Amino acid sequence: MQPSAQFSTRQRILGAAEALFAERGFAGASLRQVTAAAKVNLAAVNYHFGSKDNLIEEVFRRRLDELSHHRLENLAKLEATGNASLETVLDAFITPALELSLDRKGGSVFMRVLARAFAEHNSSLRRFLSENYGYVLKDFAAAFARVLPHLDKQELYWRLDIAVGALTYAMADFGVIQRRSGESERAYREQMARHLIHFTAAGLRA
Amino acid sequence: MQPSAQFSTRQRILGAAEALFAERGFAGASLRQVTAAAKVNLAAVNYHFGSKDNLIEEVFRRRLDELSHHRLENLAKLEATGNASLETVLDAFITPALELSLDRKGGSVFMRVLARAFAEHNSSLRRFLSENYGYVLKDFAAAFARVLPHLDKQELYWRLDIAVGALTYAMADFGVIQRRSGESERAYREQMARHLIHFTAAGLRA
DNA sequence: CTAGACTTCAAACGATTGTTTGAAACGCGA
DNA sequence: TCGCGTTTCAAACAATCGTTTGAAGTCTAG
Repeated sequence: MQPSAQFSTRQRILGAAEALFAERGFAGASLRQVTAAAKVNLAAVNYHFGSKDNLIEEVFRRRLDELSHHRLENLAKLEATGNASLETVLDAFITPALELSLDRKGGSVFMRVLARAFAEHNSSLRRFLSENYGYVLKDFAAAFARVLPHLDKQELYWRLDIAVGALTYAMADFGVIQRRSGESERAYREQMARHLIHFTAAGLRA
Repeated sequence: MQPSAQFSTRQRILGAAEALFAERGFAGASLRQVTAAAKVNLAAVNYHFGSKDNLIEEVFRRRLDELSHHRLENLAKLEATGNASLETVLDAFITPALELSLDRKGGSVFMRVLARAFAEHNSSLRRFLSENYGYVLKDFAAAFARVLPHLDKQELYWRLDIAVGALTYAMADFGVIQRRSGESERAYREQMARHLIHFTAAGLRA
C-alpha cells in the first residue's frame, strides 16, 4: 500500500469511472472503457476494488462523504447561531453541492452520476446510499419541519419529495438552459443555485 | 402485415421493453431479456424494429404521440375559452401524464423511461426527442410566458427548467414517498398531481 | 544486496451482447 | 388446395462483457 502509487491508480480509475458513468450510465460504461480512459491495466479495477459494483460504490463514497459532512456542518452552524430559516436551510443543502461542482474538474459530472442513481431501481445501490447517507436527508427533513411548522408531516414529505427532485435534476444539468458565451462556469452555477433556492422555498412555503 | 399478428408481437415487445428499460435502463436491459419477457423469439426485435436503437425510439413514440396530442389539445382548449391561468396551464401539462400513468398497465412505468431519457446524454436519443416532440415544450413555454408576464425571458426559462425537473422526477416516482396501504393507485397519483401543481405554481410565480 | 510484499501486466476464461441467417411455419387470396 | 408474402424459429456470428490467472515488474525494510 504505497500511498503515492495507490493514490494514482485508484484515483485515476475513480475519476474515469465517474466521467463515464455520468455519460453512459453504470451498465453502459464498461470496465475496458474506464481503464482505457484512466490509462491503467484492465485488471487494476478488480485488484483495487474487487468488482465493478464495488467500484460504483466507491465512486459515490469518495464524493458523498465530503458532501454530507459539509451539508450537516452548515446545518449545525445554523442551528447553533439561531439563523435557521427556510432559505438558509436550503442554502445549507445546496451550497456544498454547488462548491463540489465547482471545486474539482470531476465535481460537476458527479452530480450527474448522483442523479442517475435515483433513476436506477438497482436495490443494492439504493440500499448502499440509504444506509450510508440516509441520515443526512433525515436531519434535513427535521430541520425543514422546524422552519415550516404550519405543514403537517404528510404534507411536508410530499413537498420535500418534489423539492429533492427539482434539486437533483437541476444540479445534474439535465435541463435545456445553456451557459451563455460570456458567462463563467462559476457565475452560471451560482445563478442556478440562487434560482433553485428561490423556486424551492416558494414551493415549500406555499 | 396482418393487423392481429403484427399487433400482438410488436405490442408485446414494446410492452416488455418499456418495463425492462424502466427497471434496468436502456443499456442494462438486453434484447434476450426483452424477448423472453414478451414471450417472442429473439430475432423478432430485429425483424420488427430493425435494431435496439429503433426499438427504443418506438417505445417513446408509442406513448409520446398520444401524450403530446392530449397536452396540446388541453392547452388549445384553455386558450380558446380564455381560461388560461398558471394553474390551468400546469394542469393541461400534467393531467395527460397522470391519465397515461393510470390508463394502461404500462403507463406508469413509461414515465420512468421518460425520466431515464433525460439522464442519458445519448445525443441521438436527445435529438430524436427534441426533433419530434420539442414543439410541445415550446408551445407550453409560450403559454407560460403569457400567464407570467412579469417575468423576463431569461428568468422564465430558468424557472421552467427547474419546474420540468420537478415534474419529471415526481411523475417517475423516484422519490421516497410510498403509497399508503389503504390508498388506491389512482388516489395516490391524483394527490401527487395536486401537490405538483401547487408546488410548481408557487415556484414559478414567486 | 536480498527477501518479500505490493502492484502491474498480457492473456485468457466463460458468459452475454446485438445482429444475421436460412429454413420452417403460418395466413390468406386465387 | 395451391402458391406466395409474412412471420417465427433455432442456431450461429463476431464482438464485448466482468472476472481470473500467473508471471513480471516495482518498491521498501532489513
